[in-house]
Amino acid sequence: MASQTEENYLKSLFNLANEKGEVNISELASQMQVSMPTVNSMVKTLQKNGWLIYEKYKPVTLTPEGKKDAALVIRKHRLTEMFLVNKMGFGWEEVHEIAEQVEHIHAPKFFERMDEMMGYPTIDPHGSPIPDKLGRIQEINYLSLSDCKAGQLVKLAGLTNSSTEFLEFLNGRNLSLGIELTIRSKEAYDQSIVVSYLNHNSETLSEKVCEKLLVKVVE
Amino acid sequence: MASQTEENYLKSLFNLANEKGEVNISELASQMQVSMPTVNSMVKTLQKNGWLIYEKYKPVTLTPEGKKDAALVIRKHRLTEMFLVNKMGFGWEEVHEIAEQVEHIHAPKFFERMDEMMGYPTIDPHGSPIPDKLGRIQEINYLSLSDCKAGQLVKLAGLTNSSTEFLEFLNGRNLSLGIELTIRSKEAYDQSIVVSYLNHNSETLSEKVCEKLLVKVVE
DNA sequence: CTATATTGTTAGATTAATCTAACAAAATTG
DNA sequence: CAATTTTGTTAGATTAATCTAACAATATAG
Repeated sequence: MASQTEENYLKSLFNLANEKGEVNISELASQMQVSMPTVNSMVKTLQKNGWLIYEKYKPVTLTPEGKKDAALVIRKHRLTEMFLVNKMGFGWEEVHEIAEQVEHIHAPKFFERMDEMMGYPTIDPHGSPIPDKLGRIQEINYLSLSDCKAGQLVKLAGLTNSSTEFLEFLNGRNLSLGIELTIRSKEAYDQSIVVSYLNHNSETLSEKVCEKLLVKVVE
Repeated sequence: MASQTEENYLKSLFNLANEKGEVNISELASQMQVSMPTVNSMVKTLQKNGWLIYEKYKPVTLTPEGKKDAALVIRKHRLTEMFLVNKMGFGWEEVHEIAEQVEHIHAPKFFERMDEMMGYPTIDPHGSPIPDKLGRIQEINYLSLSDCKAGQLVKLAGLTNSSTEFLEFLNGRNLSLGIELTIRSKEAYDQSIVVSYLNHNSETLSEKVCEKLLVKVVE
């Protein structure tokens, strides 16, 4: 069974993997906020336990077992976030830190009961998919708001970043998942977009913000 | 802030303390399932951090700070157990292992929200008092069933042992907190007691069991 | 009150997870 | 393509939590 530390490395590896499934030692070190030698030695441990493939001076790759175990940690994290929001009344900006701790609990019944109480949700409060019990993760292909054009009607469906600061920024503008946005215009100069929704008639969103908003085109 | 290991030592110290508040190294070692040298070195660490008083070859004593922090860990444990039973539908025999992990989560809001959702309970599912936010613990003086006499009507209010096996034994006889027991007779030879309650007309409980059942005299 | 048993301590080793310093390989860039 | 920068590795140290072996103090029991 993975230690908390190992679970955290698995999660990062899963999230950092590129199309080929590869992760560089330096990326992993910066994500985990540890030095490269630390990653180097941990990577050897993870390999010994069958979670990844490592060759000197090459990027590492999770094994199928590694991917599965990583997805199961992510499952516990996202189920927890959803439980905190839906059953305990927390705001979506408050749940990450708590879930970061709860995800390491080893008690299948605990997470199964959460799942059951919520009616088996498939996405978390930030629109990210919740892996199933076998660690399979449903691929969702949302569009970034920054790739949309004036005139489109879109529905806010997910985020590429869920930092507290960004979530508080969204809260401040009454932006939450499910909201429909009408794209009024797009500024060619700085790629900012003017949208209207609810009682907000013309809210300007910077490119930096638009990139992080995932949407589904409604019409 | 206490590590998980330190939190576990504090809990054990709190629970093992005698009337004078003293705990022997050997008791602590057996409770924690570690060797005496391990306890010896941990005790020095705990002292350095202000949680206890230690002098060579003497039993150790928690400081007020140590008692408070221990009680706050116990608070998280018991709130969790109550939440699992009352809000998540777990049986009282299933919650200890889960709470043993959840108690180490550092997220005051999480436990405050549980507390609030349950309406600020003062006892856990096994009848043990839940320390308050300041670590103050309400003293309850129940009687052991083994000290009761034939003819008494008592209400089951707590347990001195909450092992899964004992709880399953009680479940098997429909014994749960709040139930009123009429003491039919007490066998002088082996101290076993015959009780009646619900649709159980004459259930015999051994001394070993009676000792672990805490009751309040009804009449 | 001495002998024995129990309890507690010290010394030194081990493992997991981390670090810095020094070095080596690979990638980039003029 | 050689020089430089970036990335990765090795060696060796550190800290927390644990262990065993050896020894010392205290308690117990004839």
